[in-house]
Amino acid sequence: MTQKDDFDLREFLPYLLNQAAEISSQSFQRIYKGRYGMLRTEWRVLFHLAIYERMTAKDICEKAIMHKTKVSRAVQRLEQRRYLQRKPDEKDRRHEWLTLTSQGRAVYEDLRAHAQQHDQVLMQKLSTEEITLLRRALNALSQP
Amino acid sequence: MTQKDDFDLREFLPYLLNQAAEISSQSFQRIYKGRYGMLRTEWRVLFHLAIYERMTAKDICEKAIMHKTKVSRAVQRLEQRRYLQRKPDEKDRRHEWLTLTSQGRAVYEDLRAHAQQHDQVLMQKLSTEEITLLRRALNALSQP
DNA sequence: TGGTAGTAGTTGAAAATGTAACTAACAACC
DNA sequence: GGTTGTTAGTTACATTTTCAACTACTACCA
Repeated sequence: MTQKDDFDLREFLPYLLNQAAEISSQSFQRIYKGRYGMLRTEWRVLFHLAIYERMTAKDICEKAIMHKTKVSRAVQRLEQRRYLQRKPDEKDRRHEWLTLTSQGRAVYEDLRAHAQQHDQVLMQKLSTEEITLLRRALNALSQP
Repeated sequence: MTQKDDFDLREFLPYLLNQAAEISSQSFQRIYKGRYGMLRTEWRVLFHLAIYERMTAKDICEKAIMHKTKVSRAVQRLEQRRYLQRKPDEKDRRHEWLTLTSQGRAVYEDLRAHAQQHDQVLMQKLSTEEITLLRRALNALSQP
């Protein structure tokens, strides 16, 4: 006999992760949406480019776990606002290298400061050890 | 001087939570989508009803942190498939009580078994202590 | 060469979501 | 009782996302 009947979906990890992710993202979303009219997809592309400096759309897909059409459209919008630049690869012209413009970097710096504040508020709900452990656990779960 | 420059968005909690939530949800999504053609919203409404037995749409909005239009449409689709029943409240006819049909309950039982399996796979990436702590931390972060 | 297969990225139509306005029912106050 | 305000839930429309097909390019192999 298994303990099938003991399994309570309120403890289901994907569920708990989604709730926490949703709540913790919502208030920050208001910031980049309110200040720059950006969508979540755009914010994610922006900060990946800021962190990794130079990526192709495909790199972003993999790192950010986003579908390529989502990335493609986010890149278009960021380019329209002059937050990033495209440069085709000389050797293999299927690839396009993406980098932030100085304007894009400025937006990123502003949002990063807000993100840091936001993170501090979130972390107040936890102890230092819990935070360390949480980060480690989330990283482990993010390995597919 | 703040440590502004030390803040790395790769450590940003909403980001880590989203990555983990996304990855851990995706493979399970294939199950309810493949077996019953259900969307995430529908799955969430279904299992909330299974757990709490009898809820109004509003209750679901609050518990599942979903917008009321999302819930409204998920309920419609679940009703069409005869997975749930609506019954207006006698005293206050603005409320509708929702309950699963036996068919809906059967679907839930099937998916719950898969969820349990899925959860066990996820938990293999962590130690017992980590799991306990992770659950506690996620609950803490889910209090808005 | 040249033909097939594969990859990076884009596009268009369909599906899902978000926003705001709406209906129907109740409450409270005069 | 009638007016005003509030709440549960739905609907219409705009925006975003997904899915499948597409272009442009490269790789491999005969």
